[in-house]
This record gives sequence, C-alpha cells and structure tokens, in this order.
Amino acid sequence: MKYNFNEIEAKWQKYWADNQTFKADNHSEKPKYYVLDMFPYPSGAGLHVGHPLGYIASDIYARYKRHKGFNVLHPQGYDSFGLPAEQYAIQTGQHPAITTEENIKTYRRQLDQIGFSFDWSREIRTSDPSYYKWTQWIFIQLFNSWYNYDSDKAENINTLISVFEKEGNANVNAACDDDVVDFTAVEWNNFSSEKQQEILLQYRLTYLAETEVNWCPALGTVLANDEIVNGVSERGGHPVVRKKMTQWSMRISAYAERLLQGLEAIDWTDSLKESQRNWIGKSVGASVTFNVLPNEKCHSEQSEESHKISVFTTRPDTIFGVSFMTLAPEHELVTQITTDEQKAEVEAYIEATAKRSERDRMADVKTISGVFTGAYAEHPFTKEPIPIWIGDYVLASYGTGAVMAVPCGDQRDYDFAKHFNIPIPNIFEGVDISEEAFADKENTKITNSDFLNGLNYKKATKRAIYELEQIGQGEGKTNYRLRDAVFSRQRYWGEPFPVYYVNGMPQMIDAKHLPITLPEVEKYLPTETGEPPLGNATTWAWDTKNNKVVSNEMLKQVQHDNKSSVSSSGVETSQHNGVYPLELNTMPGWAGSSQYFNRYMDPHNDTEIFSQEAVNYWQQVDLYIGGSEHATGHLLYARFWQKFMFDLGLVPVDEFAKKLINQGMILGTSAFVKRLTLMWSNTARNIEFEDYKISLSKNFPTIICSNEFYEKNSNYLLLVDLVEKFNLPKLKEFLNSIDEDKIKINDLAFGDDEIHADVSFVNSSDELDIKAFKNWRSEFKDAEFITEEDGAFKVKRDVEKMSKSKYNVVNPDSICEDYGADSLRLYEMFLGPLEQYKPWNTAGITGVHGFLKKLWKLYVDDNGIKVTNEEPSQDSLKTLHKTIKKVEEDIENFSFNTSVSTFMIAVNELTAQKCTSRDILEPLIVLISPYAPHIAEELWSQLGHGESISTVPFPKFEEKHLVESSKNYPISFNGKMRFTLELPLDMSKEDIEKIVLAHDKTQEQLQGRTPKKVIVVPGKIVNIVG
RNA sequence: GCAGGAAUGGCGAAAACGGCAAACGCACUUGAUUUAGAAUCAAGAAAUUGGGAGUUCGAAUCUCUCUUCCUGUACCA
Repeated sequence: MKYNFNEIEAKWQKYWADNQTFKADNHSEKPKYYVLDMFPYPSGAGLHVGHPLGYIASDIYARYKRHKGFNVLHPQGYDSFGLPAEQYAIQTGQHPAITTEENIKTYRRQLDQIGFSFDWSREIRTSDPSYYKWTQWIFIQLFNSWYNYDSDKAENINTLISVFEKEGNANVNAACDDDVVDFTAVEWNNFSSEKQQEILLQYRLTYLAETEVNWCPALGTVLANDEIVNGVSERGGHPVVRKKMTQWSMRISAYAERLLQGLEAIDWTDSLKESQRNWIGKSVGASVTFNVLPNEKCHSEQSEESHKISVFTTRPDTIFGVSFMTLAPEHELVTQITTDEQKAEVEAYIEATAKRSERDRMADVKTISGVFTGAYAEHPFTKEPIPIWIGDYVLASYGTGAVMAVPCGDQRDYDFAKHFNIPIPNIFEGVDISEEAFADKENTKITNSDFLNGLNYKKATKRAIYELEQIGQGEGKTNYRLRDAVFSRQRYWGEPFPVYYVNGMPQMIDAKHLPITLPEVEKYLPTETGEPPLGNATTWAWDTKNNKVVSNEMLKQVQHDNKSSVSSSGVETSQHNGVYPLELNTMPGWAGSSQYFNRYMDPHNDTEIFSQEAVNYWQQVDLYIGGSEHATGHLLYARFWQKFMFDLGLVPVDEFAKKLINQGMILGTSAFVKRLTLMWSNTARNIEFEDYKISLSKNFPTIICSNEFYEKNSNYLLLVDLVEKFNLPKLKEFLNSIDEDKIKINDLAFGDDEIHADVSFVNSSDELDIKAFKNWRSEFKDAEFITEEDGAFKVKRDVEKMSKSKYNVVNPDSICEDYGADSLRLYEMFLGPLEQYKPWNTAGITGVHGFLKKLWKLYVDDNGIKVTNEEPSQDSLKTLHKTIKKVEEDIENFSFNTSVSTFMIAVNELTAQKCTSRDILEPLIVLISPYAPHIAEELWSQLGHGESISTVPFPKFEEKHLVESSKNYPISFNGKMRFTLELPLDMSKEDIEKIVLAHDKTQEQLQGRTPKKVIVVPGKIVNIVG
C-alpha cells in the first residue's frame, strides 16, 4: 500500500467536519485552554505559504493540549472590514460585501486543506451585523463612561453628572480635555442642555474633537502618514494638505499608566513590550511656568496677567542652567509676544516650517534652525531675563510645545545655543562642557545653582520641584506620549456609528435597536462636497419615534416645512418630526479586532456581548500567535478595551492574552533575469549623434542573459562578440542596421536591467524554463536568450518579502496537491525557529515528504499494516522515550523545528532497528499527530482504532528506558577532543583518570610529556592539560 | 539618534547547564536499480561558529570591544 496523501487528507478533513471533532464546549470537566491566532483579513490574492506559519504552530499547540487532556478553544474568523475591498469596489462598482464573501470562501477552502483543528462553529466576521452590533454596543458604553483618576477606573457618566450637580467640577480628578473650564454646581444647573452635553463630551471616553488629518483633495480622502511620500500621495502623487476635521477620538490616554503597568503581568515578547513602553512614552519630571516679561507687544497694563509659558521638563534639577527658551513655531503665544522688530523674520520662519511635512522635520536632524522672538521670559528664581526663541526642533504635539533650554545638559539645546551664540552656563561640578552637553544623570553634582548646589540628580530634582511649588510656578508632573486615538474613518466599508445628531450634539441610539447596519450606496467615493461615502446613502437618517433608519427624504421634508437648513457639516438646526441625520463616518479597522477574542467565547449570543458564564469559564486567551507588526496598533487598543470592559465588570481579567508569540515572516526567494541594455563604451566621440543614439536604443531587441554568464563576461565582451558566440538573429539584424559613419559598432557594449521572473518557471537548480518565460508576457515573446556554456539558463536568486509584485509567491494549494498538507505543515515548521524570518525554498520540502513516506513504510507494506504485538527491543524503547522527552520539551518551548528533526531521527532509527512493535509505533504516531494529523489519523485507524486520534492521551515519558550504564567519554587534550573512550558511568573520578592516562592513545598524544593537570567531569568529559 | 533582535558549511539550521561544533534536511559526488526521467536504496565529500581581546582546564555559549544586517521608532524636552 502506497502513502496516498491526497486521498488520506481529503478523507480525514471530511471526517473532522462531519463529526465536529474540534468543537469546543463551554462546559467541561477538563481544564480549559484557549489558543488564538490573529485572524486574517481575507484579501483577494488568497493565502501564500507565508500566511499559515503561525496557524500551523498554534494548531500543533492546540492539538497537543487536547492530547494532554485540555478542553481546547481554538477558533478562527475574519477581520473582514477593510480598505482593499473598498478600493476594489471603487474601481469596479462591486459591493465590498460580495468580494469579501468570495475571498472568505477562498480562504476557508485553503485553510481547510491544511487540516487545521479550528472550531468553525464559532466563526466570526467583523463585517457581519450580528458581530458589529457588539462593536457598536461597546462604543456606546465608552460614550457613557468617564475616567475617574481617584478610583482609577472608568465609571458611568451619571456619576459625573451627579457630582457636577452637587459641587461643580472643581474637585473632579478625571481624564479630560486640556481646555475644560471650571464651573460651580449652580452654573452647571443653569447651563443649557447643549452646553451640558458639550462639557460632558470633554470627559467621555469617546468624544468628538477637531483633529488634524492629511487630506488629499484629488483623491477625496484622508491619508495615513505612510501613504504620503515627499508631501504628495503615494498613489498618484497628488498634493496633500493638513485639514481640521471633527472626528471621534478614544481617550486611551486615560489608561496610559495601567497599560504600562499591565505589561509586567503578561508573558509577551520583550521586544513587543518594549515597543508598547516606548509608545506609551512615560516621562517623569515637572511642569514649570515662566512669566513673559512685558515688551511693546504685550504690556502688563494690556491684560491683568502677563503671558505665561508652561513647559515640561524631565530635568527640573537643571533649572539654573536655563539660558533660553524655545517654542514650537506653531505655539499659540508666538504671535502674541513677538516684537515688531522680529516680526518679519519670525513670520517667514513659521511659513517655511509649515511647508515642511512632519516627516521632513523628523528626518532632518542635522540642520539647526530657529529665530529669536524679541521677547524675554523671567527666570522663576534668579529673575534674570531669558530670551525666547522659536525652533522647529520643538514639536507642537508633544508636551506643551515649549521647552526650557538647558544647553549644558541637553545636546539639542547645546547645538542650538552654539549655533546662535547663546551663552552656555555650566551648572555641573567638575564637568567639561566645551565640546558637548553632559546628560548623565548618575554622576551629576549641581553647582552655580543657589539652593541646589552640591546636590545629586535625585535630591536636586526633589528640591527644585518643592521650591517651584512654594512660589506657585511649577509642580511635579508625569507626561505620556500616548495620544488619544482617532476613531473616525472617512470610509464606506467599516462599522457605522450608532450615532445621530440633534442640534450638532451627538446622541447614542439605544442599544436595543442595534445593529445599525451599513446602508447601501451608489458610489463608494466621498461625496462631491467632501463628505464621507455614507453621505451618498439615501436611506441614512434616524427616526427617533419609530427607532429605525429612514430615508433622507424625511429630513428634507422637515427642512422644507420649517425652512430650516442643513449646514455643511450635516447638522440640523430645527426638527419637528424626530428624524435626525446619522453619523457619516465609519469605525477604523481596529474597532472590530479589539473585542473579537472575547466574542469567540460565546459567538452566537444575541442578547449580550457574551454570557458571564462563558467569559468566566474561558477567562482570557492563554496563547496568542500573530505578527509583531501589530505591536502598537491592535495589541495596544485591544488591551485598552479589555481594561475598559474590566472596569465595567464585563470580563474577569484586565489583560486579554496571557502569553503572546510573534511568528516571523516567511520570505520569498525571487528569481531575476538580466535584460540587456544598449551602452556605449566610448561616449565622448559620439556626442553629436545623440538623437541617433536614442533612436537606436528604441530598436534594441529584447535579449535575456543568463546570470553567471553575465557576471563573468559583462566587463570584457562587446555586443559584436555576443553575435559571434550565440545564435541571436535579431541582434545581428540590429547591428547590421547601424550606420557606421555615426556609431562605431565596436563601441557598443551592454548593461543590464534586472527583472523579476516568476519563480514557478525556475527549477531547484536555478534554471529557467525559457519556453514558459516567453509565453509569460508578450514583451518576451520574441526575446533572444544568452545561456551558459552548457546551454542552461541560470537566474539570479535573492531573498525578498513574499509578494505578488515580486513574482515570488508560492501558493499552498499546489504544495498540498503535490506533497500533501502534512508535508506542508512539517516543512513550515522545519524551516527554522518560529519567531525568525526565513526564506522559503520549495525544493527542500522533499526532505520532510520523504520522511512521511518512510514513516508510512514503518507501519505499512505491500500487504497492508505490518505492526505486530511483538515485545519491543531495548533500543526501540530507548528511541521512543527519548523522542517523547524531546518532543514534549520542544512543544512547551515552541521549538517546533527541532521536534521535526527528532521525528526524523526516531523514524531513521526505528527503520534501522526493523521495529514493528505496536508498543512503540502506537505512541509514536500520537507524538506525530499534532504535526501531521492526517497521516496520524489514517495509521491510527489502520491500527484498529475506531475513534479519532485527536484526544488520545499523550505518551508518558519513562526515564528508566534511557538509563545508561556507560558513557562514551570524549578525551580532550588542551580542550581539543582527540578520541573517545567507553567507560562505566559509576566509575570514580580517580579511576577514570588512571585508566585514561594509562591508555595507549593518551601516551601517543602526550609524546612523553607529563600532564600538568587532568580535569575529569564524570558523565561529561575528560580534559588533559599539558 | 534611540530601542529590540541577529550573525555557525553552498542553503535552512542544531548544539538547556560553558564540556565531542555542524545533529536533521536541502543541494553536491559516486554507485545500484530503471528504456529514460522521476522515485528508491547504498556509500561519500566538505566546512572551525562576523572581526579582535578577555575570563576558563575547556567558549558558538560568559564579559568587553568593533563590524555588518534586520525590525520598530519619537528631534519626546
């Protein structure tokens, strides 16, 4: 019987589906284990071999845990909202729901053929209304919440309202906007409803705010930072402008400290935690207020108070080293304090800065620029005047957009001071600052600083803050870089907000009317007036009387009747029939992915997001596998939502994933061919015939050159030589057509263009299938080829990211067809460590495929199963048990590549031992089954078992089979191994030394010398020195 | 710039604790089988762990230093 993998795999995939083998139950006596993959976006291109890497690893772990007696939850679904489907819809008019559905079908087929043990009964799709109903629901909860720093958690907005009603907002310690105004209880109670709503928006965990976006008028859309290259759009190269837009934001900054602290408790990779720490960007220091000295622009009489500049510093201990201040050019005070004399210069500088993109400003660290405003601030302690400058090294978006510059202690301040000849007072004892700033906190001793003299960094910081507080010009402060997250997208294919507007104020639709489903539109582009695509919808208004989405006609009717109008922002001024406009933005990609892991626990619940019973049983994800590119996006936002839901008492733990592993990327091995280009070896002589040269270049035939030949000969050969060596009629014709009066044929050389060839045309020896290449594209149809001496055509190979545009994509479908899913699974694991980046090379799969055939032959011969009830040999037992030990350790350490090697060794050994014993071969196939489940099921059933192998207990390791009585000692001389010697393990150190020294080979090595020292490590090694 | 990670044969890699470097596989060579190829079987060759120093009886592994590469990023006060 042959190993017919196609038949076997189809059979067992059907069996698993028919029997719902991997359906997880929410009730079980077994301990639970939750293994999750980051769910895929179903793209039109389908899966390539890089995609399933993490899924295979998690599947092995899930299957292993089932063998270990766990009730395993291993679900899968689709992050099915997203841009590519929308882009496709814009181009073709095809509804994104339709293309998404098609793509999901392809994904499902591809995933099924790899044999994953997913519980498909729990599948979720973020674009499914029954799912995004709950995304909308969470949004409403966020809207109805505020963050109380006193209790350090989110609370219902009603608790805030009752505080306002009783005592105003003076004592409220909340996460809120920077510009909240103080009010008393009386004032609050007298505010209009609109005013109250406006104030509450400043406290809610999701709120409307004016946000600057990159607006591309030509594309009619907002672009992400990385979609902009050199100030123009990546697609099409259209200009991009900064534009303010009212958008929903998430007050994630309220959770900054908890997100930071929470990292301590979770088992995620260090690099990932580090990224999140940097992203949160906590810095501890002080805020210091500087008073601006009056000048002709800002007289003290003009306003009661002089202008104040607030700065944040991590080094309040260096306050006596301040010799100037720098404001960001965008800082609001700049225009108010600049003197008339400096006005022109300052304005020119601001204008120049505005033209530079944030990217430009960041990339260009070398150039120092800035302008003096003419104004001075007063040092809080010395009362000395401090010049105020503006400079683009200060960013408006961080801290207060202003810094107190301490050139002796900060390199950027130092460079700035040097450049503009500003004094650099030294406040560090015994430190030379003539060359560079001194930023070392550890060895600081402050001097020239009044009350700080002689103190170290820690003490001086404390004292400085204390003194600042005494004079009311500062306090200790912690700053976070983490900014609130914009939650609106001007897109069609995303979750609609459950929001309508009354008099410009957002209102939540009652949760019982959810989901608010995405309306149909004619066109997926923004409207002509620049509104998001939902502005094209004709049925997109909320009827508050009937609680349903109704036609926009209902809005117009009222307008007409009441002669009211819709402002450009879609805000009604007057309503009588209770119909209001709905929000036109949709939610971003991370909305749906921030709660899906919990929804899997109870995916079909229609009355609540998940039952408490389900979430208390499954708790949290035990193992999460996915790409590291989500470090500061999905993985941070999801932690934020989890903490929020924890505050609401919805989930029992405030971190959603206990352990997280990043799988590395599988890279493609691209193939390149050289296309020859026409070149002149002697340009000077031909300069007058430039036009002729250009026309010649146009007629140059397509010639494709083999890589090795090119590398060896391109420096020596001329074009004419090629014609002599190879049969190249088109080139010959071309050379014959040249007017030798204008161009000397002997001046013609060749260069090259490297072009990608599709990897499917290339065999494992890097030889190109010329015929297939010619048929590939019309431009190569008549190409001529220069081969190696032996007639073969060799391509150049290079490792790059696997991508369609590089023609290096390998499809798992063909691999499964040619070698089977078990081979694919084993090979993906065999390539190398899970977290590492590694190139794919299909040729190597024959190794693991050969292993599976060998494994098969261990159980089956021409007459069927050949396993016997024979007593196993000691050797076979030893092989089995060392395999059990190693494989178990490997799986626990996620070292899947080494366990594949271990299986190979085991099968090689058992084959050599001619082992047919059931006592060996049954446990062996259980060991292999998480990796190669199809062949394992088949052999298991052929061994006579009626049930699936999937929950058969994992074999137990028994030490006794590995106990050895002797050890083959390596005998080394000065650390270099020279020979080995078999000695009993229980032999004493002294005896070993005696026997080794007496040995012939030892004497041979020593050649009469007496060893200085003999190191004997029992059970390990003998080392003779001398 | 900063942070995190990496560097071992022609290629992917292996080597908890410092103790036989290169297991396992690809590719390669030779032979057997075969009409040929594929497949299979048997045999075989190669390479000193990025460079330099140190600790040690002994270093891929620990320390210092330099180089190169990858990933992330924020001129973050």
